[in-house]
Amino acid sequence: MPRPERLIDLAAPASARMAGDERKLQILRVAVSLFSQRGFRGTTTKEIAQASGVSEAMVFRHFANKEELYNAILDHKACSGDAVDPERMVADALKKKDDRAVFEGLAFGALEHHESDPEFQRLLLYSALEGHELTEMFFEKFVRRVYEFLGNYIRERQRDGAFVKIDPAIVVRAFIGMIIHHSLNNNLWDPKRRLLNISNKNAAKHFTDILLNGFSTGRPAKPKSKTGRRSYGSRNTR
Amino acid sequence: MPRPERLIDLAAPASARMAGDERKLQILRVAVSLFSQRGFRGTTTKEIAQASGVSEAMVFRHFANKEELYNAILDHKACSGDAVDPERMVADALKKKDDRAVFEGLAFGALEHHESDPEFQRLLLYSALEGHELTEMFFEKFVRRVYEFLGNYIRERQRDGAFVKIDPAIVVRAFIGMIIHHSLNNNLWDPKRRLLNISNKNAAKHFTDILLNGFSTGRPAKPKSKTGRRSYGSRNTR
DNA sequence: CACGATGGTAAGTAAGCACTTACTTTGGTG
DNA sequence: CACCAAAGTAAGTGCTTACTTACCATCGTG
Repeated sequence: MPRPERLIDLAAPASARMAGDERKLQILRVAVSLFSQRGFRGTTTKEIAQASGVSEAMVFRHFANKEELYNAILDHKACSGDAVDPERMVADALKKKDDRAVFEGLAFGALEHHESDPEFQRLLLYSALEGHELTEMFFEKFVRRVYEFLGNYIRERQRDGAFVKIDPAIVVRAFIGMIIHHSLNNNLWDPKRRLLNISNKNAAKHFTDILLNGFSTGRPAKPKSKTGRRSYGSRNTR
Repeated sequence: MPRPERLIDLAAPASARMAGDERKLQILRVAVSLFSQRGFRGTTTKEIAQASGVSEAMVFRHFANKEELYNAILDHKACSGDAVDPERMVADALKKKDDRAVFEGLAFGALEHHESDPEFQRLLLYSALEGHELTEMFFEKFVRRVYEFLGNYIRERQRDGAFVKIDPAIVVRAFIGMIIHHSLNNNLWDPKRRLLNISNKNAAKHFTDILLNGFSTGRPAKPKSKTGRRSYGSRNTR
């Protein structure tokens, strides 16, 4: 039963009386951290109280029960703090129909976001596994919107003859797959980056390259001379 | 004497005295199912006992404690049942250097496997989040090996001039990302397949297409061979 | 056919859980 | 500077949990 023992005390002064709203926010932040580390069921209200430097009763003064505390987190995370709008992020490139800039911009933005807020990814995963409603909310309010706006852009560029005819949803799935899976590796499976250590800039660039152009040269399978074996220059470039 | 009604009894006769090994295996299977649904902390030994049709004491006769039961699952899943060797799966295509067959075969195999055993994916995710050692074991015994053997193949084909020069690990990351993320969508985020409903065969084909050729028509600095585009525009598979 | 090994159980126990009650500080203001 | 609302707590409550104990039932064999 591996359980990291350190209880991070996010509060500033050890034992000071706080204004109600302040303390509420602090408890909330502590709870975000703990829930993302151990999940909803794996986190006790006692732990949250201790890490916040107050008694358990204070937690229940601010939040009617554990479930409501969880919901408050979801509201806080999904609505207020992280109003990331991917469409606006690449609005310029969309107008110019600069395909490379669209995809690379999206990828880079997403990767940077995941890196700066790994807690959210864990929270979301726990939610999905535990069957909490954050999953559905996030799906409807974010994922679906991305599929729609990116799908529309792809359809438009297909009409322009710039893209091959293929269900845009498949392309979106493939591209988002590269990005999410890369972030998941960095945050969850391989945080030490033993398999692949690459900057977000480079990752975004190469993923876009692959999406747009593939990585086959189109040449048939025949042996070739080993002339220019240049290094890739992309490994371990952090 | 009337027997109490049993809950989900996965084993054959409703209430029969079983041989020790049989019962042990049955409890293990029930536990796999429950742990994958609710995680380690979210599953109680009482639930496991009830779903197995025995009393809680029997669970603890076969497994010293809950943790050991969990470890037994990991051994069972990782060692015995899951002897999938991706390298052997596409051995033929590897020899022939049939790139399309290599990647499409791997993708299809993985997607089919994930579909047939969604429990394992959930178990693995829970393990990663809860910090259990299954994660490391799976990483070392499977993930790392895939990166190595696929990376080697890519390097070889780069020497042949068939592939663009790019760190093979990035290509592997991108391709596995498409596959895993697609499976994760089907099993976890969007089991009703509202965003994308596509057969594994088709998914494998299109992901391979994107990886090898990209989906942009305006390929810079690549006049391309014979018939221009390959079998892309076939169909929208929705 | 008895008898011991093994499959199985009912009824615990102590610790831990979410949540409550009844009470004590403390700081800003009328 | 007294006062009271709000910040804070100690010590519960009843329920659930992982795990145990002490006992019963049934089968295969000598």
